[in-house]
Amino acid sequence: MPESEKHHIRSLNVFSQMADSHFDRLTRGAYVQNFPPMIDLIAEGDQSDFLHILLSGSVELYSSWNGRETTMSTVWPVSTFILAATIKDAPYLMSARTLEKSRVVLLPSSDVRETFDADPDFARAIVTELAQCYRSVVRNTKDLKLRSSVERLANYLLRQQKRANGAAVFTLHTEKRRLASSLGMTPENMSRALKNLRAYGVQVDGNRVTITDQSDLEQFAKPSPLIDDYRV
Amino acid sequence: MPESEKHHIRSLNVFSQMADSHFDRLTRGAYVQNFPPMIDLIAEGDQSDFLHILLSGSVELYSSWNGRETTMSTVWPVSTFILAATIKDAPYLMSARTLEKSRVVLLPSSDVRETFDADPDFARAIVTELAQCYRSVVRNTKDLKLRSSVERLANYLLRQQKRANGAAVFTLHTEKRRLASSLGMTPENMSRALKNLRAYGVQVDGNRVTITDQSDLEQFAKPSPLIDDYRV
DNA sequence: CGCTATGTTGATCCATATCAATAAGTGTGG
DNA sequence: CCACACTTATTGATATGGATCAACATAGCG
Repeated sequence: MPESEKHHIRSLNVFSQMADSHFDRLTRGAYVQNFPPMIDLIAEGDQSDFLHILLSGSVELYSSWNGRETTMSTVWPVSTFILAATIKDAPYLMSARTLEKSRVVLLPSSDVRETFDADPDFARAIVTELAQCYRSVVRNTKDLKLRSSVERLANYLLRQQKRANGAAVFTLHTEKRRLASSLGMTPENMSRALKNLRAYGVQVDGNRVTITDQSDLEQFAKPSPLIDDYRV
Repeated sequence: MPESEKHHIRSLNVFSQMADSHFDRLTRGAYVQNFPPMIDLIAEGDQSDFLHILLSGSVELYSSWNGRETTMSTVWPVSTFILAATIKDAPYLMSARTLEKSRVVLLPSSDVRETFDADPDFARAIVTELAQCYRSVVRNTKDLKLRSSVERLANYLLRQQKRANGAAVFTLHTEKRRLASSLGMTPENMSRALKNLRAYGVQVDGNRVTITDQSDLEQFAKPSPLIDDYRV
């Protein structure tokens, strides 16, 4: 791995606090790779040989069963993915594929586990990251079980809007069919759900979303910090 | 906390490897308490002051939104719960209530975090436990998104059967209405789902389940290690 | 022993999926 | 640069899984 790259990675939350010697040891066996879009990086069931860190592009985590497939989440830079499998040295529970041209760091799982044991600061960073991931999945489960599909969509739009600094106009960064799958609905159903939201001041033109009546939409969506605050 | 109790806790996975001095420090501020059934131990949104460890009885983790409520999971002894909130020092995302008379250890969250930083063995145990929790929620999400309610129920029965060492006759340890909620369906719907499963060799009388045609049920349920193996 | 919560069954309704057709992009090769 | 193929998005028609409402049975529990 080139030095410039190392320097970049070093600044990530997970690595920023750890000792130099441990960082060097950890990145010795690591490498960085570029992937074209729609490349499978990981298949569920595989042994977790590497912890992945997405530097640029985007990656879809998905799962299959009995001929069906669902999007579990989308990973944006800079994030690790498949951390739990690495720690438990267990098979991946999700598959991963690039959505666009992506740059990914691969850290040998065994090195990650060794470094975890050796470096308390790294251990701390890892456990914080993992706790964050856990809470995300819990929030997602609440979203799925407590809300209808239109409610999920409405709250998704509000979350995206928040990421766009609250602007009334913002763009969707996810293909609609993928968004539908990640929200647990069919593309057709989502198309209709978007139409339903017109009544609450949502206008959609391609990727461009305009929220004309913020309070109306919020009153309908009833966003909750315990489901929708991706920070906490 | 009485010495006998300390000794018991010491033998748990999370504590068994750690140094004596750290264990003493960690349990100094801890206490053990008995609760009657249906007592709320935790309300979602509260600050996570304590890591909870269930010694006996059972605890339901549940969440609410907009007047609706859903069972997220049921905790059986011996398990920690609300670990991620403790680590992140963030509000609980789920509420917890006892289902039966239960004995619970309460460890001050700040002590847990301090001990995590001080004791690598403890850190290792905690991160393993958390990774396990994460993977459970991921499997549950796959179950919810990839399967119909009847399929979820069929696979639930097979999992319970496995826990009962594969016996053809076993008992449900959960109230049916709670089970329905945890599987993401209504009690009425579950009643009918159980009737549907008669066609695949499932007989239910109260809590007593009899599987008369194992292979038939498995052929229908199509259990997968990546969804149903609670060990991995 | 009666009260209250749980479980079952039936009738009906509704949300969402499925199937089908069309339109609109998007990328590819000539 | 355009024609063509292919995927995605939308819309309509219809089917169906699951929810809701209601009635009743039953089983714990005080």
